[in-house]
Amino acid sequence: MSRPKSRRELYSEATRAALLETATAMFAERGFARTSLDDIAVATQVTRGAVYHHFESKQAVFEAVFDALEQDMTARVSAAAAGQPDAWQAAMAALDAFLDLCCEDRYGRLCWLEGPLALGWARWMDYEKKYAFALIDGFLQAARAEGLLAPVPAPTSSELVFHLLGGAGRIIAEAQGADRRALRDDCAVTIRRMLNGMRA
Amino acid sequence: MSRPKSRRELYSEATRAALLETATAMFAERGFARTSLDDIAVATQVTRGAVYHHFESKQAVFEAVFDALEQDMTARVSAAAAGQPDAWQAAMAALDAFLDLCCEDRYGRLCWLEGPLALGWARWMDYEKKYAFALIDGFLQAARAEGLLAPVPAPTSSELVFHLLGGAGRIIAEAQGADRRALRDDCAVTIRRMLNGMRA
DNA sequence: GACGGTTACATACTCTGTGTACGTACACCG
DNA sequence: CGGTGTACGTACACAGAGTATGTAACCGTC
Repeated sequence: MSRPKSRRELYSEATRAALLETATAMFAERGFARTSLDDIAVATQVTRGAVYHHFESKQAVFEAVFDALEQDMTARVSAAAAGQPDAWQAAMAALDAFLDLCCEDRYGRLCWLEGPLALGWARWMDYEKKYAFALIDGFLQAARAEGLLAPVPAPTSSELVFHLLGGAGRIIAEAQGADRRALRDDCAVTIRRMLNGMRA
Repeated sequence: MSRPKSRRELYSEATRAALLETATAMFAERGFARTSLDDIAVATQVTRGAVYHHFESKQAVFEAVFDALEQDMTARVSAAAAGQPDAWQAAMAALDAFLDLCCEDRYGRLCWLEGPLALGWARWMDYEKKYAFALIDGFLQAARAEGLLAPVPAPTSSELVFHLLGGAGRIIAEAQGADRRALRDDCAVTIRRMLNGMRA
């Protein structure tokens, strides 16, 4: 384990965490483009120098925010899928957990709306290959292994499902407050039907 | 009809068209963010002043490019769907035409990859409501009217199909050259299956 | 407990690119 | 042929990202 941290290290970690917290809040509220590093710095009561000490660039700040949210998402969705009798039911449980998560401002807006805008599609997809796409591809491969899946082309079908779920995330994230639950349920119904079209 | 144009008007229209042409090419090749208005102006052998004379802003340039591509797409896809025996077969013909179009650099990259980055999701969606989404929603409503559709929630299911097709567009547009046709066909197969899940 | 080095920031500057205000030359119209 | 408007060109303002450098507090070492 890591040896006891010095006071300096603790302070440093605290400002870094504070920067990430305000960055998360402001990116979610006003979007990546409309939030300057100075905004983040001032709101955290430091200067832009501090930001550039802790992060390489504005994009790096977003990536740190983004990565944390995706890790949390992976953990929660995996937990929801655990202990289901077969791959298909696990996938459906995961789907419900995912759609719930999309109702939360930070995850829905940041990962599905702001993510591509901030990182560009290519880099955003690099991250997603580790997170959302990896989960989806895992479920589909498991379903295929259990003979539950119709013969659909392997990597492309996972990508399409990924984009379908991303679309759901965006629909939900763009709505406000109470509408979200209704949209979430509409998405759940429709997506289930569409995925059923892929069953054996 | 418009009266015969003066030489000045003709020149002006020509430079505007030239600006749109180089803008289309450069946005498709290097992306919206990495293309400056000066790049476009120089490549067209004018100055940024000319650009700002014809367009209100950089975003307005992109919108002009984008709108033209979407109009072309609407026309081509509608033509492909015309004269089919029922709504479902019309939709399938439209799907094939759409996926073909996504193989073309300008349409696929500009409308589905660069569009949201350049305009932001909200404004991009405003446009799409007039074009791709309108088409999709039209096909689904027709299918519903003909009793071909399972009871899926009306506006949301159209949006999900829209995002699904957008995902396909992105998958195809991000690939290079020869891969595209293979991916296009994989997408066609998978999407058909998923849409079949929505049939009555 | 003074001391040199390192860390965690602050300050000040550069650079790129958008947008804007204004200048100008040439085509049209009387 | 002189006035007017249009189609640009020129010059400048400004924001925000990134960089180079300064500095003060901390930390291990003797």
